[in-house]
Amino acid sequence: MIKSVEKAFRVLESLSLAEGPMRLSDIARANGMTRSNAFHLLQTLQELDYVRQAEDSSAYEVTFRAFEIGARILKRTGLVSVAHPFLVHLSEQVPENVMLNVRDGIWNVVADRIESRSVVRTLAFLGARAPLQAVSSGKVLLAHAPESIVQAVAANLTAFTERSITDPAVLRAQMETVRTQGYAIAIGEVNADAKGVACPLRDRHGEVVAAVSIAGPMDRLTEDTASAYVVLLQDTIARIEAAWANGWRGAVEGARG
Amino acid sequence: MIKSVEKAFRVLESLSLAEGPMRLSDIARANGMTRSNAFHLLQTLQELDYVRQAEDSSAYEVTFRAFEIGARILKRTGLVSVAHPFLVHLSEQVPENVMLNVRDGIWNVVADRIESRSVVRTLAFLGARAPLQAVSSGKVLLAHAPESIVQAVAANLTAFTERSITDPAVLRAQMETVRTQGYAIAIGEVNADAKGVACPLRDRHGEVVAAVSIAGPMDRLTEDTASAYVVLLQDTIARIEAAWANGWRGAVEGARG
DNA sequence: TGTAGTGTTCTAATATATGGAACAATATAC
DNA sequence: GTATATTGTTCCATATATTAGAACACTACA
Repeated sequence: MIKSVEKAFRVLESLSLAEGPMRLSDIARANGMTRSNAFHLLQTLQELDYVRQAEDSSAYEVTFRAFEIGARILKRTGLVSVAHPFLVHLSEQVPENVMLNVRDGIWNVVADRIESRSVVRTLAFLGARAPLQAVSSGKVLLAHAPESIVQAVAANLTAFTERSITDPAVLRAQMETVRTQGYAIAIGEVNADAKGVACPLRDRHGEVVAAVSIAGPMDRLTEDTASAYVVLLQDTIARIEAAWANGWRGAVEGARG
Repeated sequence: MIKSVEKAFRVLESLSLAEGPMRLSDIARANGMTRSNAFHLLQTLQELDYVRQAEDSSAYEVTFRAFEIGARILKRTGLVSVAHPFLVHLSEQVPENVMLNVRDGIWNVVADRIESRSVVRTLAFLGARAPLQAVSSGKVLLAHAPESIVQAVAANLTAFTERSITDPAVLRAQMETVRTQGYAIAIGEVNADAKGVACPLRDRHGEVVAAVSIAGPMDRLTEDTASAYVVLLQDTIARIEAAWANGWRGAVEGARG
């Protein structure tokens, strides 16, 4: 572990988590380093263009460069661009938010998200992380993840609400159900009044690479609507898979107007 | 400039730019470092969870953690969440892509993007960077940027196409026009067949903090449609500004279902 | 006007990152 | 199938780059 690299990322994380620009001393204190040390790190990050000093004050803030790196990852697979228009179409048929999720280690990450016009309330922002076992899309992704991941998750079952899965046996059983029935549901397992349905999305080799989910507040997502959503999800996913398999890139990227 | 930090970010950038996972030796070669050096850097990045070894091979790839950092930046302002539903509404009225852009130093960055259902072709991906002077939204942002930024841009006018602005005087004149007429147009200045219109979005203090743009291929965006779009843009922006000023957060973020 | 805290520069000491050699494990060539 | 080249990884000694600390000018505030 290269110490200075670790520190640099700690500084970057502090800044990205802060409400606004941070002052040098605060950064130093927050990370238990001397001011001069923090200064050197910040100067480096600034030269690399990951951090800038806010135009008026001398406080530091992150630039969008970090965002750019991340955005490239999503762009690379092409999946997001292919899927996006289909998800938009789906979101027009349901009064809830639609999300494209991928797995990152033992986490569920929101790779794309379409807000329904009628929905004021968003339950997840782009890039949001959630434990795999506690959200519908995460369950789908976990059900098709390598055994090593399942073990890691099973060893770390924390209760966020009283409905959270805490028993590894229950987890395994649910995973089996998800695999056979082809969809997953999560009911208030990370946030008490949120509920979601999700289905797997496969690449041309049949590997599950993402999960599409519909999520909303508890009271609106009844049993009936949920099963109707599964049909919609599967239909949408079938189309995305077809488009993707055909090598169709939904977008010609790079140019601007 | 802390050397190891610089190297770590170089490695991260290489990985994020690569098509797929990269092997240790290639990373080392690409960045002119020894294998053992690259190994240590990668191990550090791996411990920090920014990089992982692809599940099958031993090749390295970036995780979504970098994306997460970036996504937090956007989330912080709240602007994106507030604006999003309005932009979706706008995109339903025009057969082109709608984008929310912010300025990052001398660059235009796409902070949010809504693809019109009817548009297969996307001209810009989330997080895309373009020179301020060459895209419509960039012109808007530059027209309201501090003098130091204008100078930096003016000193670096490169010709991407034959329509690109290369004369600082022309740039200054256009900036003045943009300020008085309240919108900007770019016609094939970075990509020959792309065109766009953009208007400024202000915060409650009247500061221009973003630009909303409509962009598409040259042939579809005529003079007439462009001026119609300006009206739509201004209408949409007025609503966003109102919603934002009222402290309305379009989304309650964090929870999942 | 005084006191406490801040951003930044400098220098010296040493903790630390680095290259190179060594090795087993793969990949590639023949 | 063997031989050869290349690869990922470990270890170590050394030089180098990182760090803490003192010093200073500046700001904020009482």
